[in-house]
Amino acid sequence: MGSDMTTSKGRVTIREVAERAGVSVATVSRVLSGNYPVPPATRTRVLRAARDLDYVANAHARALVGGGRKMVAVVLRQVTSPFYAQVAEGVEAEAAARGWLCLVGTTGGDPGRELEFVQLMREEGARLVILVGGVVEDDAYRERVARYAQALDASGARLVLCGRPAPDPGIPALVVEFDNEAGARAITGHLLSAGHRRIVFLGGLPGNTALDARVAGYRAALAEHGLPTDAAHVIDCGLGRAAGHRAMSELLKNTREFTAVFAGDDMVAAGALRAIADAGLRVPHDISVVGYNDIPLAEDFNPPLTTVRTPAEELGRAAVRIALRDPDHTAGTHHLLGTHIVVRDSVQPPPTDGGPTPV
Amino acid sequence: MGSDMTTSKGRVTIREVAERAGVSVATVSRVLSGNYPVPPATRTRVLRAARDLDYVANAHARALVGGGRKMVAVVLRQVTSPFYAQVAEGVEAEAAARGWLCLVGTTGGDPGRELEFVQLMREEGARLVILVGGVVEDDAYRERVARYAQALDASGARLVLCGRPAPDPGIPALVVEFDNEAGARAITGHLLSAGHRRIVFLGGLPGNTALDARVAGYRAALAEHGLPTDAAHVIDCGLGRAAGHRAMSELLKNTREFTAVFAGDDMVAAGALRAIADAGLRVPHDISVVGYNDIPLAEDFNPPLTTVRTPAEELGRAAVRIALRDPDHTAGTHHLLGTHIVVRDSVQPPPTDGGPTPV
DNA sequence: ATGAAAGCGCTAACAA
DNA sequence: TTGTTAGCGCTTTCAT
Repeated sequence: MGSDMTTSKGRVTIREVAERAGVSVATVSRVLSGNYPVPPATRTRVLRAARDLDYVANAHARALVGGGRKMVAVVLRQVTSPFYAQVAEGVEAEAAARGWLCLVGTTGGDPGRELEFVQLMREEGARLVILVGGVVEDDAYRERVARYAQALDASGARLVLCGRPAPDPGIPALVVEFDNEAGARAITGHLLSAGHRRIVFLGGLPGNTALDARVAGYRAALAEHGLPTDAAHVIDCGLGRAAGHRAMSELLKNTREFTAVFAGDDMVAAGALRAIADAGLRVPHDISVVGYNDIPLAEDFNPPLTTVRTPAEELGRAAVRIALRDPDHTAGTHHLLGTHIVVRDSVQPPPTDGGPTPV
Repeated sequence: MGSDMTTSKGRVTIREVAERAGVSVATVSRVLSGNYPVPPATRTRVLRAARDLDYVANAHARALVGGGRKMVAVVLRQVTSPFYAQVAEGVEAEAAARGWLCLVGTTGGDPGRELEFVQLMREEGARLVILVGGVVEDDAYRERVARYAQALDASGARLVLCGRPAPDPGIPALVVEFDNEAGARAITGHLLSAGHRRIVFLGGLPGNTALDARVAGYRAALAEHGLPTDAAHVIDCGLGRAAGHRAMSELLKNTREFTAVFAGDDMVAAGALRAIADAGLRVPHDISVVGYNDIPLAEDFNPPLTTVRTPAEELGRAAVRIALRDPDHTAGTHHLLGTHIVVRDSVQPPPTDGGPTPV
């Protein structure tokens, strides 16, 4: 590395490159931007100087004057959730393919941090902000999101809501999500077709739009099969493996008035499976279990889990694709992505004796 | 929202806030920065104006003149790998706790994209760049990393290598990793203690430093137990569930001269378990299996997987903690994090008849 | 207590 | 073909 003493304090600037190449900063800028005719001779000199000095342009200065780098920000609860991670990967992939930079922020489910992060993204000049995951939709939420949307829109950025509803169709935000109700109805139907009549929904999260929709689908399927309304049995234990485990253990301790479990998502299913095994029962022999999302390892559960496949990566891709395609912020546009059942080994007809039996 | 017509083109600037508050931009800056005495009266006026206009400072302009936001960048293969995701979460958490912004970039394993991303982070002015995950350590790698380190260092930034070696102790980079060899030796010892003598290592990746270290630990344990060198049987199928599944199927088709499998990581183990089950054999009755990393769902495999716990989130936290603590770029500093075995149900003594038997 | 003005590193007119 | 110059939005002396 041909190192001068020019590099004494911090980063190399365009001026130093210019000096070394014996040209003006304008020329260097032109060469580096590549959108302006420059004779090969000087071009080479400049390039050499830049390489020798290991120069990289200051993105902030660039952003200040010109467009700046296109940047998309994804905000999610946590990256360690397989489902969210896949969505993030989808966004990242689609963004990278277009030469956009992708920033991932996590909130741990705290609306305060979400707000903070969106603010931050406004400061950084993100052109596209994607909020991922279901939320409880109360007045505070509606107001908050309306503010995001307005503010982002005012500075020419776009807001996409992934798997959460728009607070109001008039707001400048795109919505992309799965048809949770349809998916839930389908998999409940699958259980019903196998002969189950007493199915508990494990993992309700009242107020959470995604879960509420699944519960709605579950109830709808029950109704379609002519079951009375009180056949529905929803346990609002929330999401996560631990919650599923705890709730299932509790449930098995009290009553066994059910032959199948519809878990709110695959992590809940994992916890439930473990709890069932701990109780000395077998899946699907004694109890059938289904999940939601088809995370990559659902196939490796014991037994392999029958679940609803929600193409998470595609959700992420779709979010950026749609946002970038659609030229005017077609307010209130709502995109629903389809899902389908993946049948594996966690469902079979209920035990004939009418209830689960100890092994 | 008290909206003026000031907001016509793009973002609200500090000047508009100044006008609305009837003060100079300097005063606004002082109020917003909060590091300068300002009389409460004007302070309130400015704050009100800023809120009315929904003003957010331009981070790029700020970065240009002063410190700019502290930013740490994590580079990894993919976020959908549970292990990497946890490392990223650790980095994110530790960074957020200090008010730093965290950027996640993925490379898909392509050194070219890694280089590109590091370059990008230099442009954006990241103060800390963390490269995560093992790599093949060839001359190209060494040269590339040396360049990163030098360049980053020249602009006052820091480089941390997580789970990959420093190309040369003189380079200004920190290394934080697990003691792969010790972990592998321990779990191999666990298998040997159970009575296994013919153990295959599934998931070698020659050149990959992390895997090579595990293979070394495996060999060391074998040697310690007085087994001949040729007792080692390493299958270089690489990582990932698919690879593990394929390689294991192949292996079962040909020979069964082994009673236990040491999978290079838990995803490989997942694939192997599936392949073994597909072949009509049972774990651990016919074959014992162990993994590496203890990903969150390892407990839900069939059977629950005995594996080596590598506290991934702690690795991420440690990376930023150490990098931020240590004031001079203590070149070549090497930090080793400990691991331990998590015993579950995938290991038992080998079948007494001397080999696996069909069910 | 507050304003005016000088840049931060870069790009894009405008000159030469 | 290349150089000069005026900002981009902000912070920070230096005056007032």
